[in-house]
Amino acid sequence: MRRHSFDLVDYQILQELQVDARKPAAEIARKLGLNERTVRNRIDRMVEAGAIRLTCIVDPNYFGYVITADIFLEVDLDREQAVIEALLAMPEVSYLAFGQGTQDLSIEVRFKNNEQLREFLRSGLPAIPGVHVKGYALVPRILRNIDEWMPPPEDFTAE
Amino acid sequence: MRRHSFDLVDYQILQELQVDARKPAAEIARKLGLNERTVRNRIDRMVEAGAIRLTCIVDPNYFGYVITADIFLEVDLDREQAVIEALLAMPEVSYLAFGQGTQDLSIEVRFKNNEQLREFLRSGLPAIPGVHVKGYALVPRILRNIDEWMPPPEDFTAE
DNA sequence: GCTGAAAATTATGCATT
DNA sequence: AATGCATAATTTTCAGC
Repeated sequence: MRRHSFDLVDYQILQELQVDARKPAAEIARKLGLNERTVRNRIDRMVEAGAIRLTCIVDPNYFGYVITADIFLEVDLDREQAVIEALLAMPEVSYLAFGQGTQDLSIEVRFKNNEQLREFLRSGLPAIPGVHVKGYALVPRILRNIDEWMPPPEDFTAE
Repeated sequence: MRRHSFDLVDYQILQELQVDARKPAAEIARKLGLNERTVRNRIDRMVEAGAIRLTCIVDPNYFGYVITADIFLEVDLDREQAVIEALLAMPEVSYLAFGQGTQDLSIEVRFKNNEQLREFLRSGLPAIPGVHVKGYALVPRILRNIDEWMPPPEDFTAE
């Protein structure tokens, strides 16, 4: 998958972009002592390589989605694709991953109150053919998510 | 928490920013038939309100972190704060949340190979005083994460 | 892959509605 | 809140190294 290799200058640029994806390349260049064009070239290269994505993260809490839960599902194998599509179409689902077993799926869901979660567990999920709820757990608070993740600096060294 | 209320125009702007956080306001304005100034004002308002964050998502796979696992921990209560700080300082930890029990923490970790994961489970985690590994599960593939989440359009309606 | 300079585009500050 | 305008800053294009 990896084609380019990035160095510590790229790493510093990344850190700036993580704080503010719209920070002007000229400003980053000044701060890091680089040429403006160099900064823009490196940003473009990282984006085009697929190493990073400059995007907009919406805060669920701000919009009232204060309840988070992890739900563990078992899915009939012949319905797997349809189930995944159904789950991805649901705005409540903020995370979806395959689980360890061949029939397992894990999801994380967001709701405005416990009643909506209860309804989802009792009616929303069972309404999808082939889905079986194995269990769930409330998530009182999330302290880090993928949007705050970054590889260690050791991964940014020219070959 | 919610102070402002956003409308469907904001929602459309969000969708543009989710594709490319650096998309010029002028371009978004042209596409949506809005004034440039209006687009910038609305972006600024959403960011300042804390409803959205414009950031840089790093792809773990690109950097060789092809192994993902969920690990369930139990933490001695008097060590909780120190444990959280230790975990947040680890670049392997891409997700950290409180679990349902008063002593439970869930983490998601990324590694370049199974050996590193094994080493982390055997040595890395036990080296943190007060941490007990309750179990773990490999995550074969993640299909959606918080960076792709967005509230439904119903949440964008003027009061 | 880095940098320079002019042209085009975009962002900012201020004022008006 | 939205917008027009003048000014400032940034990005882009095209080029050479």
